[in-house]
Amino acid sequence: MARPLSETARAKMLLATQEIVMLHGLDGFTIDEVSRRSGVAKSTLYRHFRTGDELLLVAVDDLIEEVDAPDTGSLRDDLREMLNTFMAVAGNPKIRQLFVSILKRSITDPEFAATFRNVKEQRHAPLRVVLQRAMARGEVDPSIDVDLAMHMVEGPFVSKRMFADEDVTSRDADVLVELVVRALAPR
Amino acid sequence: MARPLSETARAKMLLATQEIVMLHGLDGFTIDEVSRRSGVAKSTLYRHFRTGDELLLVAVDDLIEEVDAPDTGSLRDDLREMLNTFMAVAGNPKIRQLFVSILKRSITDPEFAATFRNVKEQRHAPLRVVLQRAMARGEVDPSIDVDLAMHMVEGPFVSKRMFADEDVTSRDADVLVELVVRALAPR
Amino acid sequence: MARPLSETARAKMLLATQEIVMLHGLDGFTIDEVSRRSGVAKSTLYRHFRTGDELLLVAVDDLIEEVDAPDTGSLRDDLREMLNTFMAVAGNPKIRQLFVSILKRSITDPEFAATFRNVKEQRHAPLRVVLQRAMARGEVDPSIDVDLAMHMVEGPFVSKRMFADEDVTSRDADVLVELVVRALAPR
Amino acid sequence: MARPLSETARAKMLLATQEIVMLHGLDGFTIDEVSRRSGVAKSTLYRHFRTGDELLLVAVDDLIEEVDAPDTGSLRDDLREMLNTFMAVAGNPKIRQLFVSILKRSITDPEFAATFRNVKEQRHAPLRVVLQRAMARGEVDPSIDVDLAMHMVEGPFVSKRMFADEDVTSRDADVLVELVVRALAPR
DNA sequence: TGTTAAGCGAGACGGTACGTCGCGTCTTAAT
DNA sequence: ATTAAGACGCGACGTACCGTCTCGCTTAACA
Repeated sequence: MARPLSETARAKMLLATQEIVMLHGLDGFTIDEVSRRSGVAKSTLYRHFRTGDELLLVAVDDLIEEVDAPDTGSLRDDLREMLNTFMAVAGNPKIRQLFVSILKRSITDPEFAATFRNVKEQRHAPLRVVLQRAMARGEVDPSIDVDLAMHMVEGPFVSKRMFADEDVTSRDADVLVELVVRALAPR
Repeated sequence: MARPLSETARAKMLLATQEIVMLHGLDGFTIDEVSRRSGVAKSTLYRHFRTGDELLLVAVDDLIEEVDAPDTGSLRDDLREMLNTFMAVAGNPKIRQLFVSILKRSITDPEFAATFRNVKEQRHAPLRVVLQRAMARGEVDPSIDVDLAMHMVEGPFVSKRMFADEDVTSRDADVLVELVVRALAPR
Repeated sequence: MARPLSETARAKMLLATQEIVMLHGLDGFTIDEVSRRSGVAKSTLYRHFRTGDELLLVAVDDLIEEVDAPDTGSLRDDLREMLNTFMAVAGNPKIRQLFVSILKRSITDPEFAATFRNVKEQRHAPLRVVLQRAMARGEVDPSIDVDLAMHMVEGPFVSKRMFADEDVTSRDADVLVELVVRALAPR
Repeated sequence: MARPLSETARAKMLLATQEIVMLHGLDGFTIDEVSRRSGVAKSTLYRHFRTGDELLLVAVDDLIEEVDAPDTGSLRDDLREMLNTFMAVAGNPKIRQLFVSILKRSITDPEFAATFRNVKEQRHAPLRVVLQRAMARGEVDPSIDVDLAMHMVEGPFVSKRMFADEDVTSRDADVLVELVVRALAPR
């Protein structure tokens, strides 16, 4: 007898959120600002999303494009390609800020964390595929847990780029890939 | 020539901040609350610290005790010891939340980032010492940049514990240390 | 289309303002205090009034009762009656303070001045009526501008009572009325 | 063994106060601002003046030049000359604001009021002289109290210019002077 | 094909924190 | 002992967002 939630309103909110985050960073993201910019009433926003963060997460997930797993036949080259893509994205301070903000929220709010976990898993899928192919080719010690291997690969980049907030040059990337390949190689 | 910033006021603010963070978490941390609880005027707070985050950073840094670089004579054992300590601290969700908050702020605010950088360097010092000793003993390839080596060591732990928000078991730690030792070994 | 400003909130603010001014004088009047005492949020207060002074002006205007123009048939007696009323009110130092505060604000802020002008005109209406009746009766020179006549009547009282801050005895009042009546009489 | 209050400091404060009031109006007048601009410490300021208002009053009194009583031989012309001078000064909104601010303070603070009263009396002296001369010449009814006569003269101007905040044209001034001369004339 | 409950935009509401300002007092080192 | 400098506790300022609520209007699902 009633009326369903409006897809139009939802789309306007998501768009506004993405614009705000891109233009003014996460600190410009505000329930009131989304309402102002989208022309959607605050009450409507709360009918669609339990919190502002939920809206944010959905909007951001919507924004990130899928990446395919490379398949050059060499672990070293596959990793180089993936990490180049990663560094290009992570080089943008706004994206780093966004990521860290989301990370922060996901520590406080378990429900938010669960949604975020799914997003992260999607992002990790290509790397997992690359590692499994390398294992099959005998380039990676098969006794190593794939998840741990993943953190071995990503970790140094994340640590340098996100935590230390230092640039990662392509020289650095080459060295790190070389070290990781050694680490994962069968004895 | 003028009156110096009061050490008493500073101590009261730091104490109040530490109490608040310990008792009510980061979300209970508020300039007004610190002022109320410490009996220090807000204006004084802003005379000592440019922002609340700066106060927070100092208070938290104050809280964490110094760690000595272990010296067992073996890189593997030194790393195990250090990472056990690290995991014990990083296992506390409140500390993780705190860390990520600080990280977030340091992306936005360059001046804050500089302060944070100093803190991080202090934390990194022992690991750097361990790696340099290992290099001297011939356990680490001397052509590897110490900073990169540091990220190789820390990265996987940080990635799994902080980013993926997964526990790192001592089994995991052993495996990761083993892989890192292999990666850094001279050819 | 939106929700209208709440009359309840407005009434509570006006009441609180009047109480404060009556109990503690103008210096006790503070936005924060009105908010506290009335239970109305500060933000709401600023939705209703541009400044605290505007609230004050409205509250005070609300407080002062209307005065009817007397009609004794004699200008002298009409003026005596009006000025007695005026002196009774102006004898109260709190009211004088209030008046001067409002006067001060209206010099700085043109919009406030406009509001104040309306209030003043209401207050002046009875005097204008009295003068016009006297003119019709031939007691006042018809070539005199009514506004100037008004200032002739009010001026000496205002000057002595408000500016010089001296009491105006009923002897003084009688003399002044007598002089004014002479001044305004047709030649 | 002690040291007298520095005249230099006093002069610097008075100068700074006058500059502030002239450039930015009374609302720009602040203890802190005087201290900043003059380079005189706040504590010094409080050693010289009990309150900021006291400094203000002294500085402003210092600013106003003395006016001589005119002596044309005709009350009408004497008043015209005096009121022209008065209107020239009172036409400046900053001076009006200043005056009203001082008036306001003098209602709250009795000690301030006393100092202000002296200043006002100095200002009134020439008008009193003019009236007494006119009385001696037989132009003013000798039974009228000089103080009341003074308020008869000043009142209408003050009422129109300061209270109603309306311009007083020279036409208005002529009419008002004419009416006042009639009012004061012997019967 | 009305009827009607829910969605909608708009934005007011009570809160709470923010960062700044001015006050009058107090502490320091220098004169 | 006075001075310049400026920190101190205090408390008001005006603004921003929060999540809830109250409006009057519109619209889709049901009767």
